Amino acid sequence: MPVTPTQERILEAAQRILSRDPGATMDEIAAEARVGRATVFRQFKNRDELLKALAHRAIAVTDQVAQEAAARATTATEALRLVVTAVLGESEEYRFLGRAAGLYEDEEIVTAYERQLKELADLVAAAQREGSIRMDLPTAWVVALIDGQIWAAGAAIAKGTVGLLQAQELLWQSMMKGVSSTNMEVHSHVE
Amino acid sequence: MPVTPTQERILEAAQRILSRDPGATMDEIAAEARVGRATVFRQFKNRDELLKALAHRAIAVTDQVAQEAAARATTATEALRLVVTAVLGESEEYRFLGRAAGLYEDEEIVTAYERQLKELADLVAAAQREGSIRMDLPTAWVVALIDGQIWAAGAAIAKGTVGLLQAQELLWQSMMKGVSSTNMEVHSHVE
DNA sequence: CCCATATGAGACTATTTTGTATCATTCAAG
DNA sequence: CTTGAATGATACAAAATAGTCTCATATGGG
Repeated sequence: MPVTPTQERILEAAQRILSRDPGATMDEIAAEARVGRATVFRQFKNRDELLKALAHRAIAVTDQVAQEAAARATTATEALRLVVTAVLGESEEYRFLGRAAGLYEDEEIVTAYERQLKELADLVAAAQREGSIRMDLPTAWVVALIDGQIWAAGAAIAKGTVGLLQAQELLWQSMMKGVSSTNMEVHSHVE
Repeated sequence: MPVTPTQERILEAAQRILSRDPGATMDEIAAEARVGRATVFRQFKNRDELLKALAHRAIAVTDQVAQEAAARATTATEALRLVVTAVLGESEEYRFLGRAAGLYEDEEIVTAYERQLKELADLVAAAQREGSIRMDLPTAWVVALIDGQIWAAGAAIAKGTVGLLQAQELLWQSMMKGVSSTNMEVHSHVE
């Protein structure tokens, strides 16, 4: 699916606006793209098509980023670290898609998203087998945790409390070793 | 602000529906509450008022839950743990408010929300001074991390991958000590 | 310069949703 | 039993938005 410059422009604008306000109108999207509203409808048949194009774009970008990162690693653990930090850079802008309605009717999008989740789960499981991640933690839990931390880091970056580079550093460290001081025992029981 | 049973019904229904679909219509909310649409408008002047009432409710519930949790703790660290696990139970249902537009015009809501964030930050900072959380981590980062992990845990619970009790257990463990195997990482000291 | 194509602007329609108003009904208190 | 208050249902007006269409304009290639 080749994407013309105009389409690219609209997609980028839509991503910017919708990540802030998932209910933004086509008019607002067109304005953000500095393009006539009619042009948006010329390039994308309707709102659903635009959202689907954004979803495909998010999947493709994530695939590429993850693939490039994984290619530079020799172990699953290292691959996981690279993928997580790489994805951090572009995850926040696509999160709104998770709650966009009509997308779950598109078979292709659904299967691609599930494949990505499975690839991440496989990577985590491999890291667990390598011994870097505790075997007694449910893989799904670790995946959820990664998701949450990427989201949190993205929000923190957006708010300006930390920079991107610092967040990438802190993210892996916090995820792997936690936030506790190393000389303290962690209790989980109530007194 | 006393809340009549009818208002309570509508608020609960709105919370259920809106947490799934932030763009749900007043009609859908009324149907979920098994109440006439006109009654919704009788109880809440308009959509914005309903959302603001939900926000006030979320703030009050969080305050109460956090206060009860904190009252049972003797140290800031323990208070933080109790608050985090307690809030986990009800955070997911109010998350949609974060992206609801017109709320940021209500001064009272904004200040209350900022106060809650500051209280959490104070708790984290106190835990850092107590020595349970690393001093070299930015407090704001730890706060963001907590937020992200609560979100992730809520999502995992909703998806059914873990139960609430297991999530509360895993959440604190993962946050404090991370997911890495203790015998693997280089400069990590075992308890 | 000429032409094909894409665009911007805006009119227009259809649909959805919000918010108001009306009226008959229910139901509980007196 | 009577009355008043709240409700459900529905009709209605007003606003917002999606999607279509037309036309004038611009622009880049031949």
